[in-house]
Amino acid sequence: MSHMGYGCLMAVDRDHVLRSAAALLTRKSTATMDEVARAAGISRATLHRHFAGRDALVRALEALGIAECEAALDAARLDEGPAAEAVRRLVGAIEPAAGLLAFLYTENQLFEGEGQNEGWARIDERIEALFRRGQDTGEFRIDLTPAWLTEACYGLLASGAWAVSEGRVAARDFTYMIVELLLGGARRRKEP
Amino acid sequence: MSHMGYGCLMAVDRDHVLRSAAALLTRKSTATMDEVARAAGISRATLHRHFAGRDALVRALEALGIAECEAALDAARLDEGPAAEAVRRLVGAIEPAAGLLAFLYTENQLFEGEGQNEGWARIDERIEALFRRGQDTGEFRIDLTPAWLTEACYGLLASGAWAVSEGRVAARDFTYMIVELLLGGARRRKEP
DNA sequence: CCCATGTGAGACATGAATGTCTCAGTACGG
DNA sequence: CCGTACTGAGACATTCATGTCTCACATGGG
Repeated sequence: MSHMGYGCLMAVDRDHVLRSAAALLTRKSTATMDEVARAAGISRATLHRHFAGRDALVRALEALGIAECEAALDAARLDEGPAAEAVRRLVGAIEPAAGLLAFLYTENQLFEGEGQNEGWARIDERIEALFRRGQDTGEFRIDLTPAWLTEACYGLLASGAWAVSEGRVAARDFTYMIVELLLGGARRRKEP
Repeated sequence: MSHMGYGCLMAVDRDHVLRSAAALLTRKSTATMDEVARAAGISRATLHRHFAGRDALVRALEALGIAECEAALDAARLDEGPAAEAVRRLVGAIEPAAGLLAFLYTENQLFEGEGQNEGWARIDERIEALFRRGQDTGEFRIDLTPAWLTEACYGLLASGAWAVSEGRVAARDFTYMIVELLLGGARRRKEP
């Protein structure tokens, strides 16, 4: 395919490899580079040509997760309409990336050391702002901090992805169950 | 200390090592056997005298986690009083073990293969029964399955432990925040 | 005092995953 | 048809955690 290299096909293949790796590592976070390569249908050598090493692969996965999160945040238009509806849109938009998020969430070695990607901070801030907005408009209760609601959102996303992959809950109920639990806990209630 | 061996001191030391390992692995799940040993204040050789290998250590941790969970389940008296109060007692009782639970929850290699410990099934069943009871008495909504509520409970416990260890939420709020979110989502509400 | 037990320190071999390299086969464009 | 570019297969060295071993030291009881 000569010299069309970096603009077109390489990018496509790289993205395919990345998504295969995400799908595999979601299920088996200790998978070998060889397993990752086979899952993507390529050889270990080619995998190393795309990603210098396992570390680079995980970093690329992190970048992908951040990009998908931010795309979901944009698509959910968090500033519009009631905060509860925005939360619903957000979870729905982020659902396809939940497995990848769950993997990254448990890959705590990403966060040791000061070199942690600032993308997470940006995402945290946007989600926290959403919950804060809901509190300001009186939709959400104020005794649960935005930071905790954000953290719980990640946790429920991860639990949901794991539960679906184990067959404990139906995939079609994913968004509904997470949103109902999250909003049920966040919303103000007229009577206890 | 001659031949008092297995009944007394060995057990105490073993338990101390186990708890040190739990505390360390909660923060860094990839810690080396050497790091685990140093965290417990013993040498790697002595650690290997207690636990044949890393696998045996993780299995022992799993057994400890199961034992603590079941102790918490017993202490919470899930059959007594309103289901919501039972959930509150359960989360409070399980809080000290939340870090260990979070580690075991993400150690998904425990669940690959058919040799998974049946203790988890027993615990799942008891928690699910609690949520089912709440649904039967009309306290909890029925559109969220007991299996999902149980899964979400684990996820929130893990998220809470992680958030506390990161300083994102205060340790004293741990139980409150988890219970309010879980119950807020589980409870039936008179008006949407 | 002497012996037994447990311990720490360290050497050593092993196995697995990783990273690097070469080489042959293939596909595509010129 | 030829040459370039990419790929897969495999060999190879390296690194690291692990598991096993020996030996010296300390403690505590007989």
